[in-house]
Amino acid sequence: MKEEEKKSERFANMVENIKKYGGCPVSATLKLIGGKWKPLILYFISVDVNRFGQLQRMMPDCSKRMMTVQLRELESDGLVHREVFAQVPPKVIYTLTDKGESLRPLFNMLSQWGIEQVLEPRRKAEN
Amino acid sequence: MKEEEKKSERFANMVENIKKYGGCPVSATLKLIGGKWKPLILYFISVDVNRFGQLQRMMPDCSKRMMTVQLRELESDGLVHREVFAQVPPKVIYTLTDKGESLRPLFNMLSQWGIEQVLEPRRKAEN
DNA sequence: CGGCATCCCCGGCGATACTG
DNA sequence: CAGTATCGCCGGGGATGCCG
Repeated sequence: MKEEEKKSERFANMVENIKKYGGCPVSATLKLIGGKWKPLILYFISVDVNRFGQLQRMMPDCSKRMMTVQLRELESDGLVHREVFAQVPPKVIYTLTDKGESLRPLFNMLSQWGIEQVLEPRRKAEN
Repeated sequence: MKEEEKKSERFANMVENIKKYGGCPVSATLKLIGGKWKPLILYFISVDVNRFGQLQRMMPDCSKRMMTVQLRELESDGLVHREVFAQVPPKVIYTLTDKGESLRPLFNMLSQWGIEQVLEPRRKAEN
């Protein structure tokens, strides 16, 4: 294999993809999942913590306002489905769409890399 | 396989990891690569566009200031190595560290997901 | 219960000019 | 060539209060 071919395999060939699809595909992905609380929200919904109040209790540092904003963004980006039950008191449940579910392998990889390259080294350094 | 086991496999079990390592591993990863220009900078360095001026020409919308800031962050996070040649005019080359190189499979996955789930659907919708 | 409206502050980021 | 320095905007996000 030539050297240039090896280089081009180091990362996906983004320049080509940017021309073809009109944007950086990595940034496009990060824009959807990179919100301050989105990883945790997506995680909790994926394990059936699917009520607004439940999510709040799991993430006490995320204000109601931010929870709403992030959930709305996830919804309009098609990662999360919001179902409203017309009753008193109100009831809303959140679930992952197929698009949201398709993030699973990505999240597992992001999680593993974060543990190995960021969190675990940091913990060792503190001891 | 029980239903609970399936649920816990949908995403990595973050709650457990957060307790164990003191932070959300996914957010920890996104914090390092999520900067506005970082995906493109990392990509270009990975294909040996390794001079400051070269990077600027590849990304004309990224100001010199932002280029500097992002490169310094990548360096202090251990993803990029900065080598200065003491000569006039100055010469600096940037390369990926092993930690930076280890992002490759992650970037390929992020890129593929972005194309399939974000950019390609968007292009189709415009036609 | 599950939001929305408002106020306010801080930090990210752009523009511009200067430098070893 | 490869940066720094300074100014200034504006938008993300916190705090608080109100609502169906």
